[in-house]
Amino acid sequence: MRADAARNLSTVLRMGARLLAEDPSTSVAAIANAAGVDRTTVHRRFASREALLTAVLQAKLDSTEQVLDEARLAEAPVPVALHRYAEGIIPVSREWPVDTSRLMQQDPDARQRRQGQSERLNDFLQRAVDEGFLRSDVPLEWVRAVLDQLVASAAHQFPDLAPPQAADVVVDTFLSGLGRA
Amino acid sequence: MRADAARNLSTVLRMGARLLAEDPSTSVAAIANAAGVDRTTVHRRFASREALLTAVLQAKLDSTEQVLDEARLAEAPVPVALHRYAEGIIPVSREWPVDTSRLMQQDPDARQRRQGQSERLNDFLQRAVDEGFLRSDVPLEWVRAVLDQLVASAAHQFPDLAPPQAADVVVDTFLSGLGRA
DNA sequence: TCCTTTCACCACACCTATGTTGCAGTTACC
DNA sequence: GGTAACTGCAACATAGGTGTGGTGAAAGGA
Repeated sequence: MRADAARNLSTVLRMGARLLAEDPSTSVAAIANAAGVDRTTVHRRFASREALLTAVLQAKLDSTEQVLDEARLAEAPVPVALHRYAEGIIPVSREWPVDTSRLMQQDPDARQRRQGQSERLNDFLQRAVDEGFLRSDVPLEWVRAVLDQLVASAAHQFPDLAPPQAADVVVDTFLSGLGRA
Repeated sequence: MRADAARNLSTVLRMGARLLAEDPSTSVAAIANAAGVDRTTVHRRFASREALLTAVLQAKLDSTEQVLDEARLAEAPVPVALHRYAEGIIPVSREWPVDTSRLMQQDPDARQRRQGQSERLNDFLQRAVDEGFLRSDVPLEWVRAVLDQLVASAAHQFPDLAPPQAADVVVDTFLSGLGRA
């Protein structure tokens, strides 16, 4: 692929993620315009609107996969892995703010891939419970939901907070809550 | 208004909230179909699609307002008010799952009303901090964001959990977190 | 420099959603 | 039972998004 084509492709995907997060019905024309290319250029790269959405989703899944690998969820000490995960996933959530769960209804391939990533995270949280770092009196689904929501809040409601500090807040709130001791 | 018309109107609004939550670009035709009425019937009641969305939003704001009143956020003891709020707002969030923040961009009237409700809740949380129930070393915006997210998680990820029990979980997690003491 | 790729611009056809109107049939309410 | 309100159905116009093709210009790479 030629260098300018690669640049345009990347810009289209990132702008697509941003605009689709604000409004999931954003037109291909609007995304193309935001990326500074013509609408037909996007249609040449992606046969259909669906294909574009799939590509955006893939890009997010790629970034997420990398974070999961680097956090070493299965081997590293629980506190270390938790913080590394939070610090890594927050920038991903900011760069690819598009909501995965909605788009994946049509794309069984992406859904399965996301399922795998989800299980890796759940396994980690189960280990955290087993090793005594997390409460065992609440269902794991709740633990998982809370972690996801805290990450999303820190990523989007505090866009200017640097990832390390944002991860501090997420982990602290996750473990200790907001009540006065 | 005739009784059957009122019934249809209510059904359209509730179905609209449900379908629009799953897919914000749901067509008026789909909403009408789900409500068991003809598309033109909806268009007779609401001059435009925008008007329908505004009406759905208003209905949610009405329900929310009632919860805020009944929780007596400004007068009741903090733990009582917090639990009453959570227990009341969870059914509202379930019945009107539509996302407010996105729809309100176009509707300055609804936005201002939501702003007022938001301030009532923020004032309550500030009082909770002042009276020593909440940590004072985190920004109030974070406290607010976490509470909102916990409510949303309990409402939608655990749809079968009864409001009182759901409120228990929300408040417990909000105050104490999920780490092992 | 030369060749290939990629692009912007234009033009077209297609489809879906939106919004309106008229009419006939049905339903609520007095 | 009678009246007014309400609805379903059909038909129509409009607008905007989607997808495709062609052409000349420009930018990248050898």
